Amino acid sequence: MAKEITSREENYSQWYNDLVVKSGLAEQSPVRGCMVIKPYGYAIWEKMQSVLDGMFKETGAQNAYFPLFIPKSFFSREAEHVAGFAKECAVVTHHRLMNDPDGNGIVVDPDAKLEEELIVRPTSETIIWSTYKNWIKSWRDLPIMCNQWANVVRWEMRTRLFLRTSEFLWQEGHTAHATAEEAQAEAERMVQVYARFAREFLALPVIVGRKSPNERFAGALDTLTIEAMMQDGKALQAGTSHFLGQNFAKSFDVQFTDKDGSQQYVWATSWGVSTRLMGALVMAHGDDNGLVVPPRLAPIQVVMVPIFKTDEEHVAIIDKMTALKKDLEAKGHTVKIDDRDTLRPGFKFAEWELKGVPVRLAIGPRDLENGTVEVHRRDTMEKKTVALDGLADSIESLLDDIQQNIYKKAFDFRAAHVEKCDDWNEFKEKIGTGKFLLCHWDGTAETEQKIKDETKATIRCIPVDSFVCEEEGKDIYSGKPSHQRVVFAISY
RNA sequence: CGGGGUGUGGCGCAGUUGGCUAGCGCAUCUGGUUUGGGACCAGAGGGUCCAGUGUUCGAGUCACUGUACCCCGACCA
Repeated sequence: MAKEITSREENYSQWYNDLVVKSGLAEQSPVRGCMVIKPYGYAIWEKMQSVLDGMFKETGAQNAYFPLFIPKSFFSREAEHVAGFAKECAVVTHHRLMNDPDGNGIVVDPDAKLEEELIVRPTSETIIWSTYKNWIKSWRDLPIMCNQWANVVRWEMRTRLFLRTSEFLWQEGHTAHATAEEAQAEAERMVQVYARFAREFLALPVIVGRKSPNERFAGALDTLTIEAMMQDGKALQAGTSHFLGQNFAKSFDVQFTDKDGSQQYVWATSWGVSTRLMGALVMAHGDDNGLVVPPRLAPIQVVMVPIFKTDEEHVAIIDKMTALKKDLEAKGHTVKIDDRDTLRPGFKFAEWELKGVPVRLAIGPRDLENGTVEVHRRDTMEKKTVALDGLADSIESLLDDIQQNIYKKAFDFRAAHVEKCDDWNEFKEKIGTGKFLLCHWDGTAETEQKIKDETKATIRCIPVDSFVCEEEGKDIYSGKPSHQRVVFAISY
């Protein structure tokens, strides 16, 4: 009973925290607000990285790396951008330590003060645009599309594992284009890449939409988002893609000579997803037995547990398992034989369930005799005994089925928790009960702010590809005319 | 930064109106029996009770100060 976790019903945040820690994804670091991502968690993140990387390359983006430190003067060039991040920056002011003259260990050497402070990047727009300036002279240099995998630091007041930590890992793409249309199209294309990743790999149904001006990225003209529903009915912003217009180009003076010889400012986008996706994975699919990892992201897709009494049985079972493992690996599956001899089978079952491995195979003396295998699927917890012959062929479709089923489960859950709402009192009652509410909005920041103040709910997005509802109506709060419904929810 | 709470072996906790050698569960280690759903028995190791000061014959327990962490707000991927 060592690893039992709090149930979802009992306390959702406690359940989440337990699950992240006890499944071996990550743990809190002694450093304030920081997190240690453990090997199992990092393996899933690496899988996400490799899939996303492939998708980015298809769009023509290339990986690059820009510095961690940003001179304060770069940072302050774009006014809105500074305002958005200034309150949560870590700043490097000195470059040397020394022995304390009073003998109390080590102190910062006051003589080593930097002439200009360096900001630890909270995002890289500023350093990248000051670099792009030198890369872009002519229309022939465009577009430029770079992505970087990096860590960023945002000094948040309150933190939660994966969802909001002081330091987190992410990817950020930054592109420069000759025309507004091209940049806008790039921003839209990338949000669709994220949506496809979420749906097909994370098995996470997401709403693609546009942020209201209040919720936009600091310095963007348009922010596109994918919004997912967690099992407590709260919304999680899982990825964003921004059309930055010419704001950064103008702030950093990035101009090119166009075909007609005129000087033009470039048009920009940026887009990113972070290790928050790990949190989404946990909160969207996990249950009281542990994680449920979609097969397409699982570092281990099939785990095998031998059950035996005698050495002869052990040898025979491991033989069979090794042969089966080879077959499965030939088909591209990742397989682990859990041959630890100090643990009993029941313990191993529970442990692999906690880690969310999609399929578990068990072979014992009984199976040895009958030529069978016990097959257990994590998503439904169903157990079946099947013939060993031909099993390798059926695992692929089983994994597919599990992937589909996890998506469907999340999809049905969301469907059951989204509704239209046209009455303000009803809104106030329902919004706190874990629902997405589709409501009319008059398009003003004032109304949005008032709704937020009264209910904590925000406009998650104005949907563009699911839950789109363009119709005439009246604003839920102000009663003013509206042309479409937007998604309101309490968010993480 | 405002409001609330908690600091006791690695983890989770108990410890009465101040009292005798600081305890329990889990984990760890040793030996044995086990192994088809989180094993059992026997034994062992592991603590400056967050820090400082004070009250007292006596402080894990009371007071003050500091500090760390957690929860609720404002901020956010």
